[in-house]
Amino acid sequence: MKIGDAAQRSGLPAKTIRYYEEIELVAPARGANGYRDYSDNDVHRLAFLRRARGLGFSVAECRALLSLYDDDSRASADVKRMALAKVGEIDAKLAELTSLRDTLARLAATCHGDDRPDCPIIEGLAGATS
Amino acid sequence: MKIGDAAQRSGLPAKTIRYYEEIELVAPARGANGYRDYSDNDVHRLAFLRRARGLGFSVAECRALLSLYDDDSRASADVKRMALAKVGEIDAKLAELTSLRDTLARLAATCHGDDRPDCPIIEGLAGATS
DNA sequence: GCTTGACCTTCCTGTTGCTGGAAGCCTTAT
DNA sequence: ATAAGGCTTCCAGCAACAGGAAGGTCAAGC
Repeated sequence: MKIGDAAQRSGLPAKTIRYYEEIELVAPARGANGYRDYSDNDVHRLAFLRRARGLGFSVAECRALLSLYDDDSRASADVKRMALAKVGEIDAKLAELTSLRDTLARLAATCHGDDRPDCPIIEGLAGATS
Repeated sequence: MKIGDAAQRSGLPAKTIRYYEEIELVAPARGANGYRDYSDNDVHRLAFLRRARGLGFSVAECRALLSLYDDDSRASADVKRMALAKVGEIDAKLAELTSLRDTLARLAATCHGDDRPDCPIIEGLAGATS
């Protein structure tokens, strides 16, 4: 099937699919006219990539996951380790974002928000220790 | 003062400071030898940038904040609006990350994580609707 | 059989926010 | 005098694509 159909079925934009080929995550066949020709298995890989990327795995991590995916003798422990590490990363990011949100919200709350020029947010950004 | 000192005082790497000059966020003086010469005010701006960037403001937003910062007649309402919009963005990101984290954790929890090749995580990524 | 329009191809550029390195001055300390 | 370190510029590249130009191809309709 052609790239447009593969895009529709996998949920990825065609541009992204071509990019994934360029960085060698998928290797579709080529028709006589030069058009890319995707098998069901290719589409499967693409959908896999879309989900994994959507879950926050980097392209490098997706590459590793794909090699596990391709490897019938992989140990599920390997995959679990990667998933749990990712959960840890996400937790760290969540904590960071939360504290950041609170700092900003606190600054905004102390701002009277009118026409006067003095503003605690600006002052907080300019010199606050936090 | 020279860039090294400015870096130390502002908490930004020298490379980043030069980059900020390139994109015209700061405009230090130059000494006779061609060295950049930072005033206290420059360092202040740099520290402001470091904090704002650390709070998740984009460089474009920082530029806007700096122009407010420079403008003595600004309304604090403008700043408050930006800050609150940013809080909203962060909340959205938090929600997204949280759901992502839960999906991954759920996948990991159902994985026995031993030497056997079958792995619910891989299967979940390969075909799950979620 | 010819046109139209939708697709496909490649290639190049731009995005965001830096970071690293190379080559070469300048300064400071010994 | 010399060595180490800091400063300068410029060039390259990272992630992960997105946008667009220029051109080839294909199926349908008239």
